[in-house]
Amino acid sequence: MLQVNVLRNDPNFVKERLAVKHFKQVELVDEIIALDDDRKKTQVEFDNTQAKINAASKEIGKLMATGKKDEAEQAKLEVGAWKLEVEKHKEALELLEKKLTDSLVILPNLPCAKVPIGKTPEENINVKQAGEIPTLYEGAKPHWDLIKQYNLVDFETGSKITGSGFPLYKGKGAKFQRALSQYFLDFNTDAGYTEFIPPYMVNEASAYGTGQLPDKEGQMYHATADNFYLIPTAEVPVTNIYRDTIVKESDLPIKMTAYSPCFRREAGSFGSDVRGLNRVHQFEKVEIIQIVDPAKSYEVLDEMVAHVEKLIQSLELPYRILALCGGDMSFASAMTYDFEVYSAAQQKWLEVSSVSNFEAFQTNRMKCRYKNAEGKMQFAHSLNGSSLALPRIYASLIENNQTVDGIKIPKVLQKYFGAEEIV
RNA sequence: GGUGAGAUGGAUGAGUGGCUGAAAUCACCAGUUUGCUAAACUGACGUACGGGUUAAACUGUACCAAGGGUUCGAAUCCCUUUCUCACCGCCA
Repeated sequence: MLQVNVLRNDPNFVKERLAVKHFKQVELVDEIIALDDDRKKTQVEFDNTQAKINAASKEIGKLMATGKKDEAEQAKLEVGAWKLEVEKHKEALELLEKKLTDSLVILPNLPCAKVPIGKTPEENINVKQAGEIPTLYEGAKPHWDLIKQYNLVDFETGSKITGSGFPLYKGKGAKFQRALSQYFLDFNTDAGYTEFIPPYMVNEASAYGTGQLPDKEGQMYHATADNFYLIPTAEVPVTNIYRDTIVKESDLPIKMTAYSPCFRREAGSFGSDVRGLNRVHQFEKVEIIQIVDPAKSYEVLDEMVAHVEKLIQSLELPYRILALCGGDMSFASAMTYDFEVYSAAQQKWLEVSSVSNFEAFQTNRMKCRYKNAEGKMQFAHSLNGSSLALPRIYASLIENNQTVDGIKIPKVLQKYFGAEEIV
């Protein structure tokens, strides 16, 4: 959530930035400032009345103590009138505060200055492309056929157990999946990230903290009996470790990584890009998260991008890095780089990682603050990225490494998988 | 699921209606001093939203798990909820 002061300081700048994100209700900015003015005014009225009551109550205590009962009774009557007044102010104040946060919560994060202008994915900027796109043998198959051929994933039985989009990995297919997540976690912890195994369901406050609520209500699975949400990414539980906390400056940067299954309803997604492992409701992902000094968050964003790039390179996959344009960025992000790998048989770029700087958008919601050198309290910045999402890596690895005799396993994965190929 | 005990500032922990935004101790920070490490002493030391100021100073209100209630006045009394701990039950 944006801070009201950010809007106050330069409303036109805020509107201009919101337009980059193609946010329609720009007039909200002025409404919010007006609401905040009202709120301040009402608070002064409330505070002043309450102060009178507090002072009078103290006086009454003294009168009682010295036995001046009549005077005390007289004072009580006076206070009674003020109490009615203060009650009115309080109600008005609460109403204004609610309106204010309700509006504030609707505003997406402001894209930073480097964000490309654009509305659709086609307008994302290709920052870098590297790696060899392999030339496959005649008759090479897309991963959904390979999966059948080598008996790696059973979609039909997954559907029987739960529904479509819930894959059942088996045998070598399951082990390959495990090898990937193990390798990713080790790669991250070697780079100084602390590993966590978080809860896979979160409460409302946590979903709100990272911005899934209220924006993406319908995209999460909701266990209504307990009002828990299945996590769409480990970002949610892990970032919320620092909800309502004040961290020490010396603790920054905080670097965390976690493997988790991710659950997404993907309501409204359909079409050819949902085949096989391209888009599923339950998938595995290893996430990296950092909480950092605001002055350094863009430096850290670059560092995280470089980290993910190194990981993808180690898998020997062709990849490209995109700077997302304003219209394609997520609600909470100020700057996002997407990583896509090329899946050679289906001849498609698949998004496998998204690395974002949220600046103070999440930390403001979560009230994650730290004291800077001057002793001033301020919001830390939060960032996260996938390192990496498994299914599409899985798909591209088996497609790109297929031979007529079997699927070759990249070097770095062999010790985790325990073999050099899938036959 | 049952029973019981609890929840106070960074930590420990006192506080059962007004003198408590909160004792004390520890930690942290600043300073003094002994040759370093360390110790001793002195001082400062919660958060949020306001008012005020060039900036401070200063100042109002709220906050003792959360929400409600009683009262002129609540950390303190009452109700509800959540969480923690212990024991029992059930169970991977």
